[in-house]
Amino acid sequence: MKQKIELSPQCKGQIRAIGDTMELLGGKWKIKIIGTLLLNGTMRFMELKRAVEGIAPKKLSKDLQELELNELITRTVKETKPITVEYELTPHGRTLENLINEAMNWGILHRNHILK
Amino acid sequence: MKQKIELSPQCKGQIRAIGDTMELLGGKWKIKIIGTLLLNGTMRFMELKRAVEGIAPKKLSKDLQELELNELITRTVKETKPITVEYELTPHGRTLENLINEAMNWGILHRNHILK
DNA sequence: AATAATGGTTTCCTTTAGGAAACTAGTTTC
DNA sequence: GAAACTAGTTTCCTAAAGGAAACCATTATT
Repeated sequence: MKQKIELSPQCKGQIRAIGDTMELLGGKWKIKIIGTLLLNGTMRFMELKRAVEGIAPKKLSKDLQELELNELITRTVKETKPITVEYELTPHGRTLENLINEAMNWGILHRNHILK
Repeated sequence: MKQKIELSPQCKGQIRAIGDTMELLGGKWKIKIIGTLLLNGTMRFMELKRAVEGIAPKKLSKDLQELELNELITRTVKETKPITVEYELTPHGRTLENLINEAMNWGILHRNHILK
């Protein structure tokens, strides 16, 4: 008879950690927004909208709110002539740098792979 | 007047690479499936179903098909007593190791962060 | 003969994600 | 006074993701 293969608790914890990460960064846009902020530093709403190609203002607004709730970015209203709003990664948000770089590198690697 | 901030083409390419990666690994389960295969090596369908907690057989089947189409895993039918099917990462699939490890590490880091 | 394990598929349903377009409101430039 | 830029919100809609439960065919065990 086949022995039951049960994953170790440690292993299950690791898989759960992957799930936690994907819950925060899943979806089409969030990780792109963070990547853009990593590459450009502080950005305003319209700058982000232009930089993250194809995103609708509603989606950008919603994702920014969720990222702020998760303490990955900050939102700062500047009392300038026309009011402006600045978005910036928090120190915690900046800890995503390695992950984002890996996602970039693998995307390029995969592109080369499918081009044979 | 504010100067127009236009991202460099190189920068846009990097953001697009992130999008490519997320297109393949997006969703709730794919990256967990790959992480499980990384930690355990070759696995059969029911083993995966037990290891990836909560996944429905339909979803597992569908995601495995998509991962196979993208050349990240192989599916091998073994002509054993009751027929068994083995899933395994391809060499290309194994190049996701760094990314998966980063996703694990960050998930743990984030858990510690929100627990203060 | 019944039960359980293999690897799935089928059906039905709900939820979520996401997109297009229009709109708001304040400020500033033409 | 009209147009444009700021940062969004609102409404309406479609498509995709995902879950629950039942089912199927084969083989092996009790």
